[in-house]
Amino acid sequence: MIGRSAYYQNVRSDNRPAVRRRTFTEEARRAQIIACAIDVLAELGYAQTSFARVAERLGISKSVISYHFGSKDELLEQVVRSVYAAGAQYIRPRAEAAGSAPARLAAFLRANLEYIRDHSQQIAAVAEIASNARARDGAPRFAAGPGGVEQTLTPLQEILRRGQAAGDFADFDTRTMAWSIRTLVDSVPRWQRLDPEFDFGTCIDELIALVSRATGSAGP
Amino acid sequence: MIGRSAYYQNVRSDNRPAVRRRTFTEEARRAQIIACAIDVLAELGYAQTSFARVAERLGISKSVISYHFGSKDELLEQVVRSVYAAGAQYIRPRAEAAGSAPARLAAFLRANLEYIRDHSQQIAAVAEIASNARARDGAPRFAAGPGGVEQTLTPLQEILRRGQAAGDFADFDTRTMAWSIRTLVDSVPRWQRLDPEFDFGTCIDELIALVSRATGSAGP
Amino acid sequence: MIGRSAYYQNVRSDNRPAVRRRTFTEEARRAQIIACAIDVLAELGYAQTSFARVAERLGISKSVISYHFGSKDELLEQVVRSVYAAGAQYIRPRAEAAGSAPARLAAFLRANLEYIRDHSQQIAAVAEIASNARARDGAPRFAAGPGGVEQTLTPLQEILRRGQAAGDFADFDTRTMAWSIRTLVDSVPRWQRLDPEFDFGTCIDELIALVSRATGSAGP
Amino acid sequence: MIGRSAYYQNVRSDNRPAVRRRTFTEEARRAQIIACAIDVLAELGYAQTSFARVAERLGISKSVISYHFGSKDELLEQVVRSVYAAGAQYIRPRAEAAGSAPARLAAFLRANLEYIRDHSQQIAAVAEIASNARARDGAPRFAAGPGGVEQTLTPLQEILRRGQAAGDFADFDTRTMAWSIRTLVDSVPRWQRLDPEFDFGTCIDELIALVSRATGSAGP
DNA sequence: TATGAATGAGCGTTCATTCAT
DNA sequence: AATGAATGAACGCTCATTCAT
Repeated sequence: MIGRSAYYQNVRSDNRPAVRRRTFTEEARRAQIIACAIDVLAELGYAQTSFARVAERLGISKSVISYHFGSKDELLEQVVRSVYAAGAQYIRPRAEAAGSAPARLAAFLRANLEYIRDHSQQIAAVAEIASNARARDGAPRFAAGPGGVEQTLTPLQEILRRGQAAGDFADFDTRTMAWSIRTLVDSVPRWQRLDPEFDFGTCIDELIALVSRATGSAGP
Repeated sequence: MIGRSAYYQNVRSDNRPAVRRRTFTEEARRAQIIACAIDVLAELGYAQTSFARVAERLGISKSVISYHFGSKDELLEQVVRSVYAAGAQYIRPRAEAAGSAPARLAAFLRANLEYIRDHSQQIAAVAEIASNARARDGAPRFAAGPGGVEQTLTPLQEILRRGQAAGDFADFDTRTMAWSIRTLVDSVPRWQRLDPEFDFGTCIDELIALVSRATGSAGP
Repeated sequence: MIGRSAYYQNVRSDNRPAVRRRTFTEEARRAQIIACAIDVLAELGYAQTSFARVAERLGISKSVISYHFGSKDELLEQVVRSVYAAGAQYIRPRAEAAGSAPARLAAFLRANLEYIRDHSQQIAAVAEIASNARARDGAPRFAAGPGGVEQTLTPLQEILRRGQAAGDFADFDTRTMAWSIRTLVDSVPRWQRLDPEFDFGTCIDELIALVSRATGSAGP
Repeated sequence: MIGRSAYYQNVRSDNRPAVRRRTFTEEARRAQIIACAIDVLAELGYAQTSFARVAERLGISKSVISYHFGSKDELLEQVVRSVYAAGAQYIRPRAEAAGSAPARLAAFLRANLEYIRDHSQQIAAVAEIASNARARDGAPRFAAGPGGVEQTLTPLQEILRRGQAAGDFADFDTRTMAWSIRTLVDSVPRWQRLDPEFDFGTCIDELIALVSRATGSAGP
């Protein structure tokens, strides 16, 4: 990749980072390809998702994808990044609007689940990547979001710690609780897909109540 | 000349099922291959698991696997079956030893998590298969164990209903709760793999306590 | 977020058929591969004809063939089509030049046999395909040209019926006669290959005379 | 093959040929395998006929076939031989019962077509072998019966020559005529398979009449 | 006489990637 | 900015054959 795209890169002689500046059309193509890759991932799964399949759906040639994304890994990474970014943009303000820790936790859950409900394709696609993408040696990649497990768990842990300090929560291990909450939320798309009886309204209300009880929000 | 099928003399005329008896050697080979496939699945993931890779590790030719299993799907199915069977054998008696619904739920959780702790490879392998194996049209296969979602959720739901009827549990939707418990348990291997701070002892105790609070169990 | 298929912009909204235009190079490669496949089919037979063998002769990698044809069936179909097309182009005008039914039948036979004489490889290749290509369930494919039995027999039958109506032919079953004539013509390449005494000049004259007598033609 | 079956062979120390003497059960097994191979060949075609498929239908193991027939080629050869032998046994006496050449030719045709009608499976199987079996270098094997093209054509040619000498036939090239008659007869099974309108009664009568006219039996 | 076990070559097909244009 | 053409490795799978039992 270095070789041929060196011409288009910002050379390191200035002090800005060597991130390529992208034209508008290029950005549009990338977004189009990412969106289509999400479709395919959600519909057919990781193993059946290939450049050929994505290109075919878009009516373009495979090499366009290679051109815009240096490799399959890079495309997958951009899929994950774009979904996470869009999700955070929706969820964060709604969660931060609430005051007390229990309220904020509930707001976070509700926003998160609403986002999942309205973007099940994207979520399913990321789940496919998270549970499948591996480095050549077999080590997982993107398995806990683009920032790794810390970035995923730490914000939740902080809410939980704050609630415990204020006496709003029971005395549990915050990391276990944080992981559990994340897991429950992330499992919803799969549940929706597998269970014909699934109902999103019930799911949201019940999960919020469940977490509320699990954190001991109402006091003992 | 004799009629068309007159020469076929080995067709079963008795009413016993035509199940092939398996030799000792065959059974041993199959077990060996299944075990090795579990290794590869756990270590390298679904996409990198191939007949060639498994055969190479075993020092045999890959057609040996075809010979014993016939198709990749059949091998994967046997992996799932064998792990589920061994798991059920460990978990069921321990869960059924307990009396009240909350006690039985806790016992079920503990046994399940202990089994996972002691067989993380097998569990990881099944998780790889469950979240990846698809039919040609993209529909999931093995996604919730060999018997589908119901077989996984129904037994849990029954414990929960019994507990609610006895006044031992709060009033929640049993299906959501059953799915949540299953999800939490099944997520543990991934957690263990991703989180360097993970500790199994803490995890077991905390998850049992978490579920106890979430179900609104009356007793300790 | 934009709806599901909004990103697909290359879908045809006009009403022209979505037939891919083929490059000059692609057309050349396809022709080259078809020609080579004909060689291999004629020389080694259907069972020994594989992508690998064809590619090896051409000094290319076998995935080139997959690239241009997509599947083995498609390659074989193109072989059949190309041979039939070239044959019809030679035979039809020569047959239609003649007037009376007996004359037209003789002209058809002569043109057909001349074409076979000058393109024995192609004919042999098509014969290999016709007598071997099967669907997965064993049902024949391409067994009587791309259009099935009717397309092969009907034109002949019409000549025969016309001749009978004009009193130029004896009173025979036109379908049996049409099939017989086709069979005789199609058998010539095999005869040529198997019989060291075979002589094409004799064969053409004798077959025409034979058919003339068999149809009870009045004229010479 | 020499190595391991030497024990069972008649050793060359006596003056009889070194043909193995076969036990009754062995002969039965061979017949059974040949019959089943005929079924498979007729139904699925040459390319889909394998030891595995035949063995599966018989409910025996593949190696039984290898044991009784040293190789696939030998099995195919035995299929051809057995069908030809049975056919000759039916046809020859019926043909030789007739006196004059035209009568004998008609009797031969009728007997041949009747045999085909009543044993279409066997005939189809032989046709599959004849048009497909090749030596490793691509040269056809069994393409004109077990005895080659001479053994197939010569007897017919003799009838034709005798008839010409007696003034019963027109003046045609006997080899072309012999080949044509053989071809017409051999094509009947394929015709039957491909043409839904096919009727065996019509076919027999029409072919006999056709050949009668073609040979000029009735005089000019 | 028959079998189970294994082999290695070969099959058509799919894949991400490269590269000249 | 995009494409068509090609590549070579890998895939699951089938095959006739071998061999010890």
